[in-house]
Amino acid sequence: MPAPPPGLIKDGTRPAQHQGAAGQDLLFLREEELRAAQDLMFFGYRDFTAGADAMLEELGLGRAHHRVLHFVGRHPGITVGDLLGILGVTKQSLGRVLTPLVEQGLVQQAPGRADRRQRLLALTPDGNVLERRLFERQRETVMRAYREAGPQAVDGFRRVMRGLMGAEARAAMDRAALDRSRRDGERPLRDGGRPLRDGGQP
Amino acid sequence: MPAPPPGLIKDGTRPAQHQGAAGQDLLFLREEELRAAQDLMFFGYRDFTAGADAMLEELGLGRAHHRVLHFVGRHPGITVGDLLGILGVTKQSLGRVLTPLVEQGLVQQAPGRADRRQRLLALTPDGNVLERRLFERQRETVMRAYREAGPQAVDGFRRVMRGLMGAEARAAMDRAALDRSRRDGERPLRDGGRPLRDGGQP
DNA sequence: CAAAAGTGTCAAACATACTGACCCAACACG
DNA sequence: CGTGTTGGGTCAGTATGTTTGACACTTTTG
Repeated sequence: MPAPPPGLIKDGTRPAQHQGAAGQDLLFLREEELRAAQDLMFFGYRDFTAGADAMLEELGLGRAHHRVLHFVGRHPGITVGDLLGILGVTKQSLGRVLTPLVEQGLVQQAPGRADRRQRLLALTPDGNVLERRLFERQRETVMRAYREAGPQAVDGFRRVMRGLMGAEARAAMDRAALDRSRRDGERPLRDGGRPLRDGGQP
Repeated sequence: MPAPPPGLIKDGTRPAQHQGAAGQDLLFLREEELRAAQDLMFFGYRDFTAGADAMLEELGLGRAHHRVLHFVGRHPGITVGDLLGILGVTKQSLGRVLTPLVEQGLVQQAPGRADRRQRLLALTPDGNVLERRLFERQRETVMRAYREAGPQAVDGFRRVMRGLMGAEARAAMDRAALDRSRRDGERPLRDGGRPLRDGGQP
């Protein structure tokens, strides 16, 4: 039963859905295109995460742990509150995931020096190793897709995904990119690769 | 751990072999770009589904129900087995979602005419209404993103998403699109030559 | 007729999320 | 200095979506 030989679809009893090709520049907004977008998002996301998920399963971790590892790795020294905001979950939900990661020595907490109530989060060396392994698994997938599609398509992909994001998430990503570039930029060993480009929409 | 892949860079020290806006050929494979893709997928998918999720919550349904409504609506007359293949879940998982939908009169089952073991699935009129409401909510999101990005970016988005999908999913989507075009194209859609089951709708 | 296939269902479990309530420590400010 | 607020943690309970395993039923097929 796991072997999917899906011959998909059979009968049809479909109500009319798209009117004749009328508008040409609006053509790409036809219902079918938008429904296809739903399909793309579903399958794309599913397969995008599939590789890392499989790897995590062997370690007794889940996707939620991966998200924490990913964002903590990307924002070293992040506070718990900010992480909650990024992930969009409750404190309790995060606790259930974060506590085991700390106990397993994958994430470390350090009191903030300005505000000692804060527990600044960072990956431990072990955590870094694991996060990198997970990243490299997904990198294969993304790199293949990027290569096959070409740089121009990648730019389009990015634009559309940014458009799908709410204004909040978009602003957060921009802020993060800025922080990253500032942080990394102060170090001498950088070339001009920072602009991550993507000219930003109005 | 995988060996250091060719052409890919470690954190920090990257070969300064890319120039500005012109030489994007390899530029876009930098680690930061790939990590940014992870962010995009996470935030994009989250916000893409957020609207419909909120709507579903009021009805006591979840995202899983929406997926069933979506794919059943897109493949009227699909068999349970094929739906399992598309969703990539087990029979039991599907049952927990599908049964309530049938009980609430949103999805109807009809024995296959060729193979009477099958239960061909289709939306009821009520189901169709709900699915459409959900669709229209997401359509807002997608349409805005598509419009802001422009048709060319949309094409790129599609290419990349297809690349992220596994070969199986890609083939399934193609097959479905083919079926759809055959069905809707060759027959200027009327209510099928063979009554899938239940004849008339209000 | 027997085997295989398509579907349904029961039980038990897990991971991920949620709400509400409460606690502690540290900061902020009048 | 004391009080209120904030950052964080925790306990308990609930819901959803998923899994495996086992079994039953109907129908098709060799």
